Amino acid sequence: MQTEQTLLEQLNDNQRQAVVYCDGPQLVIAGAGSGKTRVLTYKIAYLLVHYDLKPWNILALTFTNKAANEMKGRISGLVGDERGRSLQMGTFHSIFSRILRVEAATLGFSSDFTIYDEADSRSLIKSICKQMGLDDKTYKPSTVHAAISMAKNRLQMPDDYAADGDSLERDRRRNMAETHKIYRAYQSRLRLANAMDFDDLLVYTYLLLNQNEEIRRKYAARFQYVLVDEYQDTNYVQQQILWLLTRDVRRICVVGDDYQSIYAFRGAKIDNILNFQKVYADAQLFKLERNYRSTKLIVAAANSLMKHNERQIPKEVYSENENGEKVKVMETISDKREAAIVCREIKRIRQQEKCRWSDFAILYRTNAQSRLFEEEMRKSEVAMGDKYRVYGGLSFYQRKEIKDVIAYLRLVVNPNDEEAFRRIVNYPARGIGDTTLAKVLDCAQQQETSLWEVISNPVQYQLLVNKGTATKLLNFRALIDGFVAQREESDALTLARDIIEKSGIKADLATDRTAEGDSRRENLDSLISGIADFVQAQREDGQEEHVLLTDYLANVSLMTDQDSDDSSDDKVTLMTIHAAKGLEFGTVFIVGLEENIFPSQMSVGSMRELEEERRLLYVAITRAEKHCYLTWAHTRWRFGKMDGFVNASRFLNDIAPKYLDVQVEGGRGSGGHSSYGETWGGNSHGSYRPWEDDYEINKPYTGSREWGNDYGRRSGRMQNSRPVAGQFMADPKPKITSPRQAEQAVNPFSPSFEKMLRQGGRWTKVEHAVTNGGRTSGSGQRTSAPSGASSGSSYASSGSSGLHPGSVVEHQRFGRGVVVKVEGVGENAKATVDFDATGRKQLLLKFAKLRIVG
DNA sequence: AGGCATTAGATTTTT
DNA sequence: TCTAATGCCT
Repeated sequence: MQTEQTLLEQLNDNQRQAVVYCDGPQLVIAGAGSGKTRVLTYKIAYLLVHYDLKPWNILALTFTNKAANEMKGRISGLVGDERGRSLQMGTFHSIFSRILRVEAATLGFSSDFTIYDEADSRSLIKSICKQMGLDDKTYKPSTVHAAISMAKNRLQMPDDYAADGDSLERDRRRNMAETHKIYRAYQSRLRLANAMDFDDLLVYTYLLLNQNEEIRRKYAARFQYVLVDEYQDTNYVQQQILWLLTRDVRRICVVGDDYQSIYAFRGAKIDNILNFQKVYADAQLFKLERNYRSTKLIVAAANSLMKHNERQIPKEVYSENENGEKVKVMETISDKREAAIVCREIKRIRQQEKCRWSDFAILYRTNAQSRLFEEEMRKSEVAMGDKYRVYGGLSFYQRKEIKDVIAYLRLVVNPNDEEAFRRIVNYPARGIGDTTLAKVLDCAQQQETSLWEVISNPVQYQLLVNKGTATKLLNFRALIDGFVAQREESDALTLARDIIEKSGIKADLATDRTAEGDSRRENLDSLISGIADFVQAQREDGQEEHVLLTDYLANVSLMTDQDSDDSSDDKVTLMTIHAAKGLEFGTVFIVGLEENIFPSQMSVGSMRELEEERRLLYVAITRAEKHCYLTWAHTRWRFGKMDGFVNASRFLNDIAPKYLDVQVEGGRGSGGHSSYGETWGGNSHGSYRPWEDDYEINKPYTGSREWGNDYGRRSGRMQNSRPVAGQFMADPKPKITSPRQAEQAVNPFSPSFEKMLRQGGRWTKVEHAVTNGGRTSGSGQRTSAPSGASSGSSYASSGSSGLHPGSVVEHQRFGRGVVVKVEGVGENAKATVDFDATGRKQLLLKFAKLRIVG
């Protein structure tokens, strides 16, 4: 517990001004590392202490549960547990879902409504398309859902959408003219299922407040002060809801940084923060520009990058820390070397500065890029063994075995939940197949009711199935009904255990004797312990009434495993830049700074998206406290092919050179004169020249070329080392470990490799690789390893397969055919064959079992 | 209905 | 290269 005086003493002038101003709407632009969270938490504490506001009168909204929990903890530290706990603090979605459960009846839902996740939404859309006879290749569920989601983000309901010329036109152009009909059907199916998707949580909150003045006034009065974190990431609905809640007394404080707006692709509108002062006319602007995190040079480099963005609130972030070192740019010959060098640097710096593994982060644009770094680190020679942790990937809650159990829980709480029903009606197998399901589905559609209603009253709804099937459906219904009967009596843990037992899930999993089965059972155990933790936590919290399944589900559906945090263990962090927002590390490696990767190929077409990519790099650089590295590689394996003509990212040109220290592998670069300029400085197609108006469309040429050489990228499946625990979950168990196959070495010195580089016109010669203790760094086997391309000709040799153009072959399925072309060697060997029966096909010899006939 | 063979496809993803 | 999804076979 702290007094007002001591609270304010812990802030700098700007921070303090932002904290004490409480007379009206307020916009706080908080640069990276400027103490944004500090201002928010202290402001809330100040409201409680100075204005004596009741904690339940303060609404504080964040984007992640993690941020909310952290902030709650810190406020509790300032003003005591008691008050901290009663704060209305959480994510938009969780706070609003709580309101919606209370007010559900007004909207025509029951308070036990299910929250559909992304997968549920897509699956529902798929089912709708099927029913409407639409091809799901044209109407890809994910694309359709994105369109619907975007519509909801701008508060366009199905009717509005169908009346909106722009939307219809766009859909027509994309050959998806029926999208508005899918949207309509989707929305009604959700309602029939008593379900809302993520977007609905916001949309319905808006509708609730907008259409019921009394309810609006109730909540506006309750939330006397509203604070919003990461305001740059809010979308239109969120902004509108905030307006409804605050337009009367206008006590709202939004905090954010337009420089860090990186979620436009999810509907976030940077305009919300850019225009805040127009919406709230008397809003006061506060800027926190002092960065406490990074060295001067890092901050300067990041600032210089952002000079190239047009849409922004001007600001000058500065640092009073030491100068530090320049941002290092490392140019390597291959993606593999990039990984090796990053690992080498980590080891070197760690030694030198006696810091921890957890002081390092490797940040990349796409998850796929993590693989090489994982591989490199597990190499015995690098000896970083398990000193790293990969974030991202498939979350715990998306694993099949977990989704199955959750589906049972959902169906018991809300039997109308269509997606849950479909998922488990035949799991474990009980002989209710696709045909039966289709009948039930049709029946439900016809009579506009839920699947559950249909199987509960098959006669009334004229469900036409034979007797055996009817019995199976009846049994299923009885099973679920049995659980439903317990739902108010037993706590979540008891009921969940019972369900796993009686549904046959347990028995089903028990039959699987494979390693995968072990992992499934362990995951299931984790889920159960999670439920146990939840029930216990509720009891300790004095919430004895709220230990039921419905309470657990209300919690768990908005939880992701990002929320768990075992940052306590000492490991190097590997994650996407998006995932790194809000974090900081002593040393940051930003890897893969190449055209088509960063900026991503998809974003170079438009100025707005390109600016977002640039902000993404800004976010990445500003994660670093002391050392920041930008790396790129001349050659990279992508999608199983070697990309041989890689251009450096245009963003490297956007950072003022005086803040950069460029190093080119081969040792030519560090002395100030490197191939840097020649390689990508002036001439490269990828350079970004803002003074040329066509720079956005002038995409760099990236040659790609098929390599017959087998450079032996043949890694085994990686051990799954991702985190998994959620908040109410026991320790994650390690997942299946499959033995790593021996890695076949790459030979960067093979004649053909050199030839390739020469042909690329970028390098005149491959110099010696950077050495490390007298040895070629990277892999010791490397230089002596067998090369797939030891001869001068780099490809088109048919290798050992003995196939030649003209060979007559026989395929198990396609029958007899004549080989037209053979390319590649080993793993990549591919043949084009004209089959008598089915025509020309390309076959990967690795897979196709061809018998040579003649 | 389940298992394997084949192919198509492949950003980022707070909730 | 890896994954997910489809389709065909038993």
